Amino acid sequence: MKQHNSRCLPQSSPSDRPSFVSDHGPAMKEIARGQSLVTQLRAIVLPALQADQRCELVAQMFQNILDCSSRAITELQLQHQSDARPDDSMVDDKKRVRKISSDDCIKEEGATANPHHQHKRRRSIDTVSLETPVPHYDGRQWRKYGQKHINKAKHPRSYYRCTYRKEQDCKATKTVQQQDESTGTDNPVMYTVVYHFQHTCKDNNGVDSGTDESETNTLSSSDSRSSISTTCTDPCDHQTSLCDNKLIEKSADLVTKSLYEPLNMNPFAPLDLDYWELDALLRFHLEPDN
DNA sequence: AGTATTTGACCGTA
DNA sequence: TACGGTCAAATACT
Repeated sequence: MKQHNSRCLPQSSPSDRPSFVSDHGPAMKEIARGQSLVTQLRAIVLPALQADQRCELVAQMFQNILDCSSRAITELQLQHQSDARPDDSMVDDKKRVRKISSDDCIKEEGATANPHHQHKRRRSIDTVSLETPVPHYDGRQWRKYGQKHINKAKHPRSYYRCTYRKEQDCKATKTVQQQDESTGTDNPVMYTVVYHFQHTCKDNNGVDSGTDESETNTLSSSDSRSSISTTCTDPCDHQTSLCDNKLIEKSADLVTKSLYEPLNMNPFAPLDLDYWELDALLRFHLEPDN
């Protein structure tokens, strides 16, 4: 693996943020923020619960919460549609909406039988978007299959698919893109993560992960694959920002200890949260405005 | 040697 | 024709 190659750093731009995040009023912003917080909380809670029988239930509840908020956002989005005003940050997004709303996208799921004919735009109803400082930890095993520079975006978009795509025909994919405005030294690095399709695979623990209403994010095993995308492939940028803040450094140390200690009791429960991700979490919550 | 990642090329859509 | 999404050979890592 080339985890420290800068070319695979997850990056993004505001132009590719899901439209609900940016411009559809305080209600949607609050819901989006709630999604982000739940995602971060999940990244902390699930590793600690891995050996616990309730882990599956907790993961499912997390996913249900995220699904609920996504649906709420979708409803609000429809209500605000008529009031939406185009601006620079929405150009790409609108383009995507136009593309994915076309009828041909419906053919995508069936098109997977022929790998050479699946370059179709995705259906918006199958996507869930959220903002998070920890884009790589969601309790799932992902394999990166592409990275592309997106028009008018500072950072490239990374494309991931479920590790078990071939074995179990799981169609779940996600894209990760760093937001442009998060590159400042005072702000935590934020990423837009867009999930496409539900997992239909069973993970290494044999837990069925795919249902219509929930996604069971049971943690991955400790083999080498678990770091496919649950770890940042280039932590350099994040660590740079960490070094100039001793307070955060100490806090990160405390949190790191608190997270690792229970795991040390269970050698089969690896923590897939990298140091930079803990840093990102800490920075996100220590910021006065967050 | 096996596996994951990178990256240019290709494809479908608008 | 521009763009986003995917493929697959080359490369890197363990």
